[in-house]
Amino acid sequence: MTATLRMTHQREIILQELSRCGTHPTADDLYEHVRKQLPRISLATVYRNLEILSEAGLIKKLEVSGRRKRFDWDLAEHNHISCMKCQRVDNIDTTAAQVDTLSSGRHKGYTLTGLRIEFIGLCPTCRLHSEEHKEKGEQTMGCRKSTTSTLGDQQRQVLEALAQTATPCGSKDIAAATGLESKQISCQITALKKKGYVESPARCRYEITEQGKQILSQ
Amino acid sequence: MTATLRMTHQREIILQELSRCGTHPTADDLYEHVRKQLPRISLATVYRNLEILSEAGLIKKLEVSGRRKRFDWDLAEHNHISCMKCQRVDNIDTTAAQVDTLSSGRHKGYTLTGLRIEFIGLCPTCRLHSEEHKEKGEQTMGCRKSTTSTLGDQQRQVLEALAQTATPCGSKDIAAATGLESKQISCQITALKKKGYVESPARCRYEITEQGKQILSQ
DNA sequence: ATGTAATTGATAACTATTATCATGTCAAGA
DNA sequence: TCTTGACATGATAATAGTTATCAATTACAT
Repeated sequence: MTATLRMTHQREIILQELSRCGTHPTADDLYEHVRKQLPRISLATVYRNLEILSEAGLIKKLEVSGRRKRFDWDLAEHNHISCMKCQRVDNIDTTAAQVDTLSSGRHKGYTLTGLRIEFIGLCPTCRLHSEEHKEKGEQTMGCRKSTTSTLGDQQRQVLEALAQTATPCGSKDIAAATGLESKQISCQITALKKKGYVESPARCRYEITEQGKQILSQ
Repeated sequence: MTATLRMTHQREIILQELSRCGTHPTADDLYEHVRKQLPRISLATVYRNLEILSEAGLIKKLEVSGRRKRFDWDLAEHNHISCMKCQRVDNIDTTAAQVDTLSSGRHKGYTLTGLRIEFIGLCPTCRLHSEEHKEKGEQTMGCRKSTTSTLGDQQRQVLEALAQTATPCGSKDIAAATGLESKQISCQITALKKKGYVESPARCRYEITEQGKQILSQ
């Protein structure tokens, strides 16, 4: 395991593409899009980074059925609905109450740590074009949603630590304050900067922005 | 596509092993067990038959997360709970009411055709041996359950047709009576014989047993 | 500005599954 | 009971999706 996560150009573009498309792309989907900006990027780099970034809590790895893994920029807890035909995956809102009804209590001696709900159906597009497009209908990654993404747990922790201190601080200070592994700090900070919640008045010094304070108070 | 499904020795043993183990084995799990009775069987045969048998409705293919497909002898509608650590899969009971709450209404314009609920947790064994077995804990297919399996749709149809006629009849008659593709009849009959719901008084002649009448009236 | 651990691109390796094909076998009808 | 041809099998190659390897490059704390 590494001690520090770096925000490389490749990583930045991958995050950017994932945030731009409102969908739940596979590694390969993203590769095709990232390639337009970084023609020399390797598919392995995309796979590697999606794995690393999801472990670091910057993005989410989806556990939906099907052979290919999918990734999600939206860190908020939510379930999914997928199309039988084109495999496209969309978000659904299941209220906490509904989920609680199902997950309350222990089952078969298991200690419950999660619940995965996946609706299966035919998406509007596939229903219409029901005859024509045979199996070819793999989703095109359009920009359907201007994602207002939620903070990940670690991002929130970092932001809270920055809110506490008056003076701009370095990543070591943040590591100490949050108790987080220093490995992920700098990467989280870069992500927070991109979102506009953090700024850097001097090299390696960071402070929270007004926008950052606002999102914390929500 | 084939016109008739045959009940080969390999298919019989695969079904037998799947019915004996109360678990939800992968193709490879089953291969290892079937091999004890048929040392010359090919892994491809196991994969092929699991696919064919699930298409014919004799068994069920599970769509749980994780990379490997799993199969189920129990044809009744039910959901699953899987262990984060050893990937083992068990059944859970979710009442129709609970599921209805979740699945009622349309979502995002999708036409709903299914709902998949998967609980994630740590199974009792993994919780206990939490430190020792590292990743090696892939389930051993024990005989934990004496499965009283439910009839598949097609099996029920065949059985109902047999219940209607007084005299033992051949598979063509059954095909005509049920309107099912003749392809699956003989295979379904063999399965029903194994379950004790059908018997054959003469070659290629079949009739329903007392037990068979009983299960129909449930 | 610098040293070094983290990351990259290229590619081999890997896991799970499906396809191919020559050979063998099941089962409906005679 | 025998025949016959469609169906199934075993061995193995091929495929899809992902992960591992490694020499060369690069981001970043100091």
